[in-house]
Amino acid sequence: MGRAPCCDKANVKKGPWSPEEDTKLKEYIEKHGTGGNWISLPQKAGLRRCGKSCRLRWLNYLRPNIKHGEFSDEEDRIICTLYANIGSRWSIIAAQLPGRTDNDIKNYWNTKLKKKLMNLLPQSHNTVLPYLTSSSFPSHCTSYFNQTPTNTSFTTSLEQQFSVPSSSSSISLPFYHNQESLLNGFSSNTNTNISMQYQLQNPMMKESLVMFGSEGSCCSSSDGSLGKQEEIMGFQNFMQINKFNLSHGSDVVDVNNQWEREKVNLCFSQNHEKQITSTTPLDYDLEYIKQLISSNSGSCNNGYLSIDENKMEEKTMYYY
DNA sequence: AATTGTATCAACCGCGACCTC
DNA sequence: TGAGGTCGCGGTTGATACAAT
Repeated sequence: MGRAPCCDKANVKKGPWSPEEDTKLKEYIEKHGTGGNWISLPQKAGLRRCGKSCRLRWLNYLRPNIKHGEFSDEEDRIICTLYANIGSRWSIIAAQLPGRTDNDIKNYWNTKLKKKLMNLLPQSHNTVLPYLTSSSFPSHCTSYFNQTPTNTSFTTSLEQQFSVPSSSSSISLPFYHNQESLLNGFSSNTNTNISMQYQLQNPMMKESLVMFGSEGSCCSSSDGSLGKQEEIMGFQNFMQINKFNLSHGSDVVDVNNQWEREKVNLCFSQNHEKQITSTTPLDYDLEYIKQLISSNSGSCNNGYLSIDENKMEEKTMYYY
């Protein structure tokens, strides 16, 4: 037995919204709010639409303060940072970008940003494990993600980082999965450098060394495309290799593999008081992101409302 | 000018989680 | 406690625009 439909499909209009429908929905919500019930809203508003469709239209297009158009370099940076940490939790990422919707960010990532980054990866990174050696990565690659934001554009900066080939350099890859260093507060000072050899012996890391992206995939899924998890892990590995960092004031917190991080139950109690007073999205520490995840997967009136005042305002607008 | 390929993004769908009774 | 209703999320699809041939 299948799931009961959320609405009478036969009596519901689908496809693009007309300006008249937009006006009806906008006027109704501005006047009455959603009443906490999207399912009954279309009927009350005189719309032949599914409640979910109304909700989506409102959240992604009609609500106030929605930002459309080009993403800034800073937004790119935030998206990349958070994607490396938490994967495709678009709603959480959107919570860090006032005016942007999860749908917007998801589309932007899938259609542009991912490709942008793919093109900037060193060719040697776009290979499967046996071809990935420490000498594949120019040493200057490691410095990019340690940069603080400058006037240089995000991608231009990446291009500069990757544009000069270096055949002889080698890098020592910090192994952030080291539990001791994690439990000691996860500061950059406690990173333990563990050889690439170690990583290759670690099944988890072997997985993560699968290239990030689609070309040259090792056919992890039946259709030859790269699996989602592998893509995220590959990206995390890419970010890790390049020491992509979250800054937290003067502290620098290294990005770590989320899945591993969750296993070791990090403790960041000393940073808790910093959370709400942060002024820039990248000021959140990893524990904070964890909290976002847990609160986000919890109640609908979730924790991320407290993150960003703009978002809170928006949420308040939804429900009045 | 017509056709084909590619990129973009709004919208849909299904699922898991939560809430209420 | 569990069944039904609803919400919100993330993946995917499809229409349209634009570019290339």
